[in-house]
Amino acid sequence: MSPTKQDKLQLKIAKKQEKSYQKQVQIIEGALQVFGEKGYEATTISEICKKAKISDATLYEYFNSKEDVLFSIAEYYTGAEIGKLKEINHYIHNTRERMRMLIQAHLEFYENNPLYSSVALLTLKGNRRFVQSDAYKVVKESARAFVDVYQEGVDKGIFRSDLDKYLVRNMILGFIEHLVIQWLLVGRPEKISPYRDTIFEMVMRSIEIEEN
Amino acid sequence: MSPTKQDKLQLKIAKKQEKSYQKQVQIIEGALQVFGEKGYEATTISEICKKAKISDATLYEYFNSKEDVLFSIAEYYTGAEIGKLKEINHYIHNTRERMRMLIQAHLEFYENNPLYSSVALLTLKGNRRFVQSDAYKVVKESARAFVDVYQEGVDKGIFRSDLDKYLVRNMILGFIEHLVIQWLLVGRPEKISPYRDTIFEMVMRSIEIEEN
Amino acid sequence: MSPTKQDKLQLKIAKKQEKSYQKQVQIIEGALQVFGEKGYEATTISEICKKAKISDATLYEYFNSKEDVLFSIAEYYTGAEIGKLKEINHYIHNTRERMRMLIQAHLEFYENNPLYSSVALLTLKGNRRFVQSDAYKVVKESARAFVDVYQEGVDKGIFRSDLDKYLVRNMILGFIEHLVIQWLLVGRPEKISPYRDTIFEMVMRSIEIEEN
Amino acid sequence: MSPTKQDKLQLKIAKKQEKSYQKQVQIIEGALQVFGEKGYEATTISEICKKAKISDATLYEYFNSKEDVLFSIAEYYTGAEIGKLKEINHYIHNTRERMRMLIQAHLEFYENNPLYSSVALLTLKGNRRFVQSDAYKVVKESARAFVDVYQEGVDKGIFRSDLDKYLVRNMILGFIEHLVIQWLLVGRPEKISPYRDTIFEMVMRSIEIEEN
DNA sequence: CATGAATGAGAATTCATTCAT
DNA sequence: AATGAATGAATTCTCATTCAT
Repeated sequence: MSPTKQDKLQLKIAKKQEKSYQKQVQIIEGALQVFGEKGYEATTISEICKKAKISDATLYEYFNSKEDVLFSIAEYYTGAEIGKLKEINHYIHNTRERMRMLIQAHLEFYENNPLYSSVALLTLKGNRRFVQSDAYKVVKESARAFVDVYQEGVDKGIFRSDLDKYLVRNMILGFIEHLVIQWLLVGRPEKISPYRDTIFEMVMRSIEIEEN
Repeated sequence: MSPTKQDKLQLKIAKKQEKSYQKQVQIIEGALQVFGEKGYEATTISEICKKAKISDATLYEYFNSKEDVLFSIAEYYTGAEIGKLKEINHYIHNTRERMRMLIQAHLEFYENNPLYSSVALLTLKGNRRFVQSDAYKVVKESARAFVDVYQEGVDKGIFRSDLDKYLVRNMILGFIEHLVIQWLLVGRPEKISPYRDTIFEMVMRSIEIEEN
Repeated sequence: MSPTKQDKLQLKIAKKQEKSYQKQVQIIEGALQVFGEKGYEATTISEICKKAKISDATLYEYFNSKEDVLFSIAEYYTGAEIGKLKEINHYIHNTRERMRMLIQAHLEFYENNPLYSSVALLTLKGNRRFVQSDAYKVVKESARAFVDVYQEGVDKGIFRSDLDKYLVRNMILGFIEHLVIQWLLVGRPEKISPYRDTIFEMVMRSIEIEEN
Repeated sequence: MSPTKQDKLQLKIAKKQEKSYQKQVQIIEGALQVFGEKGYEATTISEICKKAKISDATLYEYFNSKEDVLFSIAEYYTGAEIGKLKEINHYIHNTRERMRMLIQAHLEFYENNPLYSSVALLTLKGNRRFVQSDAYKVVKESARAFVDVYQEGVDKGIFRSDLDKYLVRNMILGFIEHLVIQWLLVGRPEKISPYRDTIFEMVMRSIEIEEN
């Protein structure tokens, strides 16, 4: 009995975890660069491997497919970002300030990592298979932050309780991401982080309880 | 020496304009269906042509490339939608109502045309070359509607004048489109048009002048 | 019983002769220009027809195929040249001078008709089907001139009788055509007609009876 | 922005030089056979690969394009022939004999390698891009042999010094090649090598200093 | 006579992926 | 652990040619 496809895949997944983490990162960083610059379809495995200074075949020791590499980029970077956010979050106790921080952090992260922004928002955001991947879970977790802060505000009685919390998250992420996409594709505005206060303020108006 | 490529392109552009509009539409509709269902990359010219009931070669009598077909979809549908919006707009005199209508129209258009939504938001929105195409101009024009209404509100003194009008447009479109993308990919919420009033209200809070 | 392919071809050949000679020439001249500039394979029927100011379909009223057009170019131009040569020949009685004239005429014809030279020597000379075509007969007839002059010289006792007359023709044509090809492709020498006397003289040395 | 095409080409050139010479030869020989029999345009990559017993894709690991294969045939065979000629040349000290040898060697090479003759004289001789290729340099070098012998004869005072040495080369090559082409296309004469002495003698008459 | 419209047939090339070493 | 070598599989696009009008 020869090993089935299923078997092979499982073998690979197991392998993947054993293999040197260092080289995985090397590949992810190479891939980020090329995907970010040329887009997913226009990128070849060879180019990624050239950047990562490994052979084409070696890439397949660490990833199962080109798409696996793509998805792993999101997993890797978002994972790292989540860690950072959690830490900062730990020191902020005011809900409004937490929201402000989240918006600021997102804007700055995108602005400081244009290649990643390009991959995440131009390629992954429209990928049907991504939402079914494991990597997506990490991204979803990251988006949870907004849901949580909103809920916190509601609980504290400073945010309106009549809004769907997922809708609120959609508004904020949609706002930010649309801005980033425009920045990436059209090149305008030149910088996006300066909009952090305006965006925060617009968001707050939408969700805060009006005081009279 | 040989101006071939230049020549050929010009020939094609000329051809495209002469050729029967009816068949162009037929192709666009076939393409919309397949692109919308399987995505751009996963779609072959042959599939489009099968849907459109023409031969592969015929497609190239009407379009210059697969991507030309893709972009033309946006041009065609957005163009049609703009016309409709303008007409409706004509009968609405209240600025707030105009904004409400725009949001509602967008949501309903996306909801009623999931295939188009898929092409526009999953494929085109992340396409670098699209923003440089002629088709993009039409899309940009359509987005202008939000800019215009906002400006109108500012002029009338009912909307805050301290916001960048393009940022306002970004918020609204980002909000809506993010919602649509989620709806397309995750399947939740099941319907998006019911959110029209909530969205409208959230948007208004952000941009209206507060009354005390 | 539907008409067989054979039938159709015969119909076309018949048609071809009826059809306006003027338009045939128009097409041949258009084709010469494009074939001559870009080469046979790189030329499309459309380009020829654009030059000839007719539609693609019309070309097929006058010629059976792209290759038919190509071969017809040779037939047309060589035919015309033969006529001219015969006329001039009529007034030259000295064999040596007749040979000189033939060499000169060939060189000048090629030099003055670079497009035709290109078609004849770069495209047709290497075409296996051409030698089996009717058009080739005309070209062969034109080459006969050299055979005839040589024979004349032999008969008059001024040329060596120990040479194969076809070999002599090969030498002269090979010499001239090789020079023309080099001129076409490499651009050197800049002009070829000035070589007429040297070539003539070299040829004569090879074939004339030595006087001692 | 994206140096793709440039990059890819450089990658390929590098690749080509590294890759096993043995397989390159295998492909060249397969290609020679098919090109020689059916002509360049009528030959498909698949046919070449079938002969060479490799997959279509593999061919592109060794050559950049169909045309690259074509040109490489000339480079390979002419290169080999040059080596042989140089060796023989080494043992011949008499200039006349050297010329005789060159003519004989050319005739025999063409006669013994009809497939190569076909490719070289029917396809390559009329190819505009070939003269700009690197492969052409090798062919040019091979033609130099005639220039050199002639020059040697001039220096020794046995050949006329009033002729352009390139014209002499043109005559000899034109003569031989025209003969070969006729042999290939028309099938006459049946053999060409027997003409070696006649050709040699005709050539010598043209270029030798007459003794009185 | 002329042609607009349609297409069959094809063919070169690309690239992710595999596997023996 | 790493990779050189090989390829299967796929797909866009081109173009000569036809034919109904």
